[in-house]
Amino acid sequence: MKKALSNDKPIAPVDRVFSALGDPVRLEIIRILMEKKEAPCGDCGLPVGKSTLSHHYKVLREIGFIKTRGEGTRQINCLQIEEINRRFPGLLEWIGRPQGP
Amino acid sequence: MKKALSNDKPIAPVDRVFSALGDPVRLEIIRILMEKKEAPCGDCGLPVGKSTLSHHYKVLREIGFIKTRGEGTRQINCLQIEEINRRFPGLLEWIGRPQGP
DNA sequence: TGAATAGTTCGATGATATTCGAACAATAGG
DNA sequence: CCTATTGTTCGAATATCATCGAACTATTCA
Repeated sequence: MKKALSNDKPIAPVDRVFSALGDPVRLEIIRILMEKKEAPCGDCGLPVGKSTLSHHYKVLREIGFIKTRGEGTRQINCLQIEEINRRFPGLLEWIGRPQGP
Repeated sequence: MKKALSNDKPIAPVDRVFSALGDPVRLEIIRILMEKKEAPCGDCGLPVGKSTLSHHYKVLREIGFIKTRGEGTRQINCLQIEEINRRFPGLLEWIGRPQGP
């Protein structure tokens, strides 16, 4: 692959971040990455096609929330916890399930 | 007026909150309310029709971010700073302009 | 070389949201 | 009572976004 992949993006401005987080699938991906630390795209068991999934990962990459490194035929995704916590302290904890009653 | 207005809603779960905040007009409304403390719907000078504006205020009301009280022919909107800060401490500061370079 | 695996990209489709104008409701003031 | 003001509601048009399948790229392994 090695196709630029728009990796290494910095955390985007709030407006774009909220816009990106306003999708249940992307929030699920984030939750999964919070648990697994790292995971290839296909490892989330969400009921969506792989092209859809790829799209969501791209969006998360573009706001700087995840970085991706190729490993064999897989793309290992990694939540940028440090950067997110620096810019938006607390945010990940709000997202993390479960959200109390 | 006095038409129920779905006021007094508690702060919604994160998923719905992010979804609601993923719109530039609504973020602007929030910023304006952060400055003015209180304001009638028409007082935001945004380049959108009043029916559109009414819709956005409704969305913000439904996630419990603003409360509205009728005063004469006007609806005075008030950001629920306390509740928001309790549930999402820091959030309002991220939204408040300007976001540093 | 060839087949299998993992993602990406593209184009099209469908669903959801934003937007607007018009009609309506409620209050204030003459 | 009549009119102006302010916002809500409704319906329709539009734009945006998520989703899918198919074609493609890249890598691994036989």
